[in-house]
Amino acid sequence: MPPQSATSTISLSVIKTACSNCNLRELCLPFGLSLDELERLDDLVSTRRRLKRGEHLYRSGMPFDAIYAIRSGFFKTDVLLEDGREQVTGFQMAGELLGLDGISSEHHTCNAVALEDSEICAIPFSRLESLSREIHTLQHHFHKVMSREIVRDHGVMMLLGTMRAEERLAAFLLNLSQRFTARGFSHAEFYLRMTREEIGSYLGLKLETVSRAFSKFQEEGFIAVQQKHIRILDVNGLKALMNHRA
Amino acid sequence: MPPQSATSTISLSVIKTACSNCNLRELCLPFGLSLDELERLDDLVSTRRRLKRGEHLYRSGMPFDAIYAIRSGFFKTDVLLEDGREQVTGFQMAGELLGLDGISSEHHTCNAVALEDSEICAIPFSRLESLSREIHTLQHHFHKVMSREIVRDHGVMMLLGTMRAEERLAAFLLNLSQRFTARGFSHAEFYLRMTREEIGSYLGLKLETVSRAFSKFQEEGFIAVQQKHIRILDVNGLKALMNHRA
DNA sequence: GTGTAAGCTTGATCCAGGTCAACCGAAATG
DNA sequence: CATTTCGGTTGACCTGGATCAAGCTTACAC
Repeated sequence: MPPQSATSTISLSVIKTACSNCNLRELCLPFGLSLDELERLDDLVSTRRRLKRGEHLYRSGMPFDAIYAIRSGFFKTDVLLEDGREQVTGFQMAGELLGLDGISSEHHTCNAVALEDSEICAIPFSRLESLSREIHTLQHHFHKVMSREIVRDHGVMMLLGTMRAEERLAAFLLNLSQRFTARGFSHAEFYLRMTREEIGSYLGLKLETVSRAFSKFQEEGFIAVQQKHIRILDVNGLKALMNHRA
Repeated sequence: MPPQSATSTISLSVIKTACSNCNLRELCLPFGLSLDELERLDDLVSTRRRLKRGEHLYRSGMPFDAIYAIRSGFFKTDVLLEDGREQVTGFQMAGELLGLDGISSEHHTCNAVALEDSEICAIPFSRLESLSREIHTLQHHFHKVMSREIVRDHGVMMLLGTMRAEERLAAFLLNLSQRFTARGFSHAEFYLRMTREEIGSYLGLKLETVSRAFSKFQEEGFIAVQQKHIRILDVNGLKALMNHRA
């Protein structure tokens, strides 16, 4: 449901350090830049960093000074209530950005955790702001990225506010599939990086409900599930689930 | 729960047309600007517009070219699913911005409807972008506003994903109260501009459940309700509702 | 390898909130 | 002023998903 990016294929060949050579650049920030502008962009990224599965990229409350572009890997962001309740606010994959929520208060307002070994680029926010004062295209693209995040969140609100359990899971699978496709991976077959509990938290359901819905979808022939391995057999079946009433 | 602004009091005296004289300016966009910068800001606003209760400011799908600052009045934004289901994504009051979601696709992605007679300023987005390339403070403030919207949405996701009916309504009332306070109105007494059904849609509940929760709060002495008129009698009572488990 | 823990599935039961329905009050309309 | 309509309240009942519980599978530690 909430689209996060929609660009074509990526060959995962050579990886150099420069932004101007980053094959994820279409997905992260700039495109349509001149050669000169592309070169100046390389100043933008200060650090690359690898994270092991389970490691935090940042934690709620930490001072904010950079946003992060995911080069490879998979993340979740979550918010914790004082009483221990957790809400997963999103799952992010290669080519997507993390940390936009921190701009408002200059502190991060959620936790970002790697769900598999990952690699990120840190983009110091003040540098991004000054560069985007000079490069119109960059500025505009950044605003679009922030706005897209707002639209995505509205999609999640719709999902949590009006959909029933199976619709939510169908929407979730279709969204993942669509994002994998945009990155040149199979749209029909993928490994989930998150647990049933994390999916449940994101969708406002308990893990048992998620598990039951997976089984139901399998019985109906929409998907084949084996633990974290998912194969989508009938996209239209899943889509149909979402459309006619509840 | 999701804070939308936190600034001090406002005297609702003289209203002139210029942005530089707008007494809502702290809440909308710029502050900390030089006199010179303030004057240039007046170029930003192209149109003022009055809307009657029930009128749409914009509709989903319409081309986006401006964001809107609310001078007075009260709005809701909502998204409609093909099958007729509605999700209210937010309520906005004087001093808040509307339309940020439209930047991403250059089309509005939700409807904005006045819930009472209202007045807005249209801020052409391209002009905002070019001015914020020149005025650092404006740029930074705008980014904070967008980011705050994302944080607010995460708060709503938390609410929809993890809270039970009464917690949701308590959070909603406390949030409204806090925002009225920030605008110099009474924090303890106000009129709701929206129906029970709209509150329910926002909170992921049915109108009957909202109504019952209001009655329950009244029985317990936390509030006094009479239709749309609300008096908060025990803020701590409401806060307590939210904290200990569900 | 073997043991253990973490994650997943499935069944049985329960309850918060949805659904359906009746009624009431306020405010808009003629 | 009478009438209709819209929004709100309250009750009775029902159900989707939560909760509790048991067993299974996979992956990791030793």
